[in-house]
Amino acid sequence: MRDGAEPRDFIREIVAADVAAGKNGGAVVTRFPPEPNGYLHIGHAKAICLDFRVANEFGGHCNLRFDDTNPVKEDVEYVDSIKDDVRWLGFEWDDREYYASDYYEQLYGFAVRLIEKGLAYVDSLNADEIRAHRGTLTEPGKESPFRARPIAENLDLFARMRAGEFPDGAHVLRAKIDMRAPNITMRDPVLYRIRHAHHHRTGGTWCIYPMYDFAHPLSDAIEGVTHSFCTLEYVDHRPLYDWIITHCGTPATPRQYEFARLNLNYTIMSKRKLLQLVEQKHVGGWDDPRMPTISGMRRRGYTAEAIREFCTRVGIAKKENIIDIGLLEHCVREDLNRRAPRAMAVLRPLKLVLTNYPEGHSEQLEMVNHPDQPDAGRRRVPFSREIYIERDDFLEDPPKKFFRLAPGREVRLRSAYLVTCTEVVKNAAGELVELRGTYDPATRGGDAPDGRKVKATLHWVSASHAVDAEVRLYERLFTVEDPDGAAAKASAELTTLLNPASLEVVTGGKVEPSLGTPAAGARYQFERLGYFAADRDSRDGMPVFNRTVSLKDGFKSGTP
RNA sequence: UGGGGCGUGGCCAAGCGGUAAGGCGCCGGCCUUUGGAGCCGGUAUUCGAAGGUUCGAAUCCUUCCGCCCCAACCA
Repeated sequence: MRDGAEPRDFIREIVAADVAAGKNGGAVVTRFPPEPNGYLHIGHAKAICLDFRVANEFGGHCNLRFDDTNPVKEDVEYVDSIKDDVRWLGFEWDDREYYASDYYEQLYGFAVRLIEKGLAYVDSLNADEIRAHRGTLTEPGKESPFRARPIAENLDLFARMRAGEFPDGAHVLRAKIDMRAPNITMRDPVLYRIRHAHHHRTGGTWCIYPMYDFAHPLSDAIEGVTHSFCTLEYVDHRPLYDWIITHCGTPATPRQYEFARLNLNYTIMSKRKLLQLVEQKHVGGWDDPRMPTISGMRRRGYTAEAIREFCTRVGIAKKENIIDIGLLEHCVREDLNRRAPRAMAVLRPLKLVLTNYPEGHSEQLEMVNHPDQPDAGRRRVPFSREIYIERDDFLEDPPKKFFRLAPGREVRLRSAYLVTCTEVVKNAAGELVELRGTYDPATRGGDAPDGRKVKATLHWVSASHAVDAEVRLYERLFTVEDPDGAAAKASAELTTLLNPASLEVVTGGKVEPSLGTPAAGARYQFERLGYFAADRDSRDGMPVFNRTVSLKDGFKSGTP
């Protein structure tokens, strides 16, 4: 299924029904509301696809709104990266780039209105006391002694909170709802807290900041959002969302709907924990190719199309899920197979000397850039007497199912010649040093005129023409399927479950000359190995490639 | 022990009272100058469990079981 052929999920059914019923005048406005406190990950991609595509499918639009209500955790670095990532994923928000912080003045006004209606009060209990009064899961909470504060006093105190007369934590503004509510979210939730902190956009103009539960529904209303999608952990907050909308008397009445967040096995999706990996240098940064971040995947060579396709295949539902990372990799292979030009690269070179090939001679062989797409064209690749083949493609004493090169065996060098291994050269220690063999001049291009067949086709690169390359091989970041769960169960540090083999740097790689100075981010299929993307660390004379994903390998080594 | 959400094959996921879509994975076969790709075929007598309603239930009712979320002045 390609982009555009969207499946019907419960969210789209709701929206379709609303549109059919003429709700909101038939308009559909959504929003993607990231908090700029970290980089976007694949879980956000699912939300982004939902938000933008639903709006698109119903002729509406999606706003990009930064939920920047907590200055101590947020930073412009994050808003920049978020914009880059959303754009890279292929979505546009035109001029609808909004910030909750742009609404601070309006939000303040709504808070005052709530106080005037006797629906909010300034509480002077400290954080510990508020927690103690909140009750527990099974016991109701107790009302704060400040709950009955007169409206005029609340108004005065709230104004002075804003004016900066009090230190952090001295007071807080709370909604007056129900301390006995079984839904803890409704037990007089905090609406505003004092934070003498620098905000990345408003600087020092404010020292009180609205809480998510207050700012979010109102921001939605201010923007005319009709359908506000969020993840399941906010289900309990929906009554509060509706309470805020109702009592603040906003003209628009956005509605919140919740879906299950995306989880992937062998990785984690918590921004807090990803930040920890970055800060403790367990990875190279937010865009380390092993990270489940959009920027990490981009650097690794994943395409936006593949990620979007993955998001549609994963679906939208309310069931908790842990998606197999294999599905993501499948989507990446599927897209790259179509678009990546083929190239020759040998990761662990083993020299093969063709003794009957004229010394000092070389020739240019034609190769197709893509076996299924003639339009991709052809290129010329040098061939000579000494070539490198993959170390893994030779076995002196091969098992039954191994049909690559072995002593006395003939195989094909892709688009070149049929060659036969005639001699195994070892050093004093008995280690394999190089191979000698012969080629059949009549098989130029790879086909034998007499019609004889070979079982294997190997990739290769001419030794004297090869370019050295560094190749970075990636494996899953964690050793266990559910790192969070496993760490909690064993009460161990999450970092103890990191896969020590998640990054292997191969420095002795040899690639064909055309790969000498690849364009930044250029993606190739290294034949028989996998898909690789040129990394920004590439230098002149030493290109660096990230293995995006390996090819599926039909040969199962070891016992079946 | 309170409130809420959810339980369909290994992982996702359709299904909305008429007799279990699809994808990934897996297993066969074909084809192949990538053990890639592609192409064919197979893979739940059963929908967390037990009762009930009905000619007929994954779909309706009842009870039970299991998993997840909530007690930040985080989002």
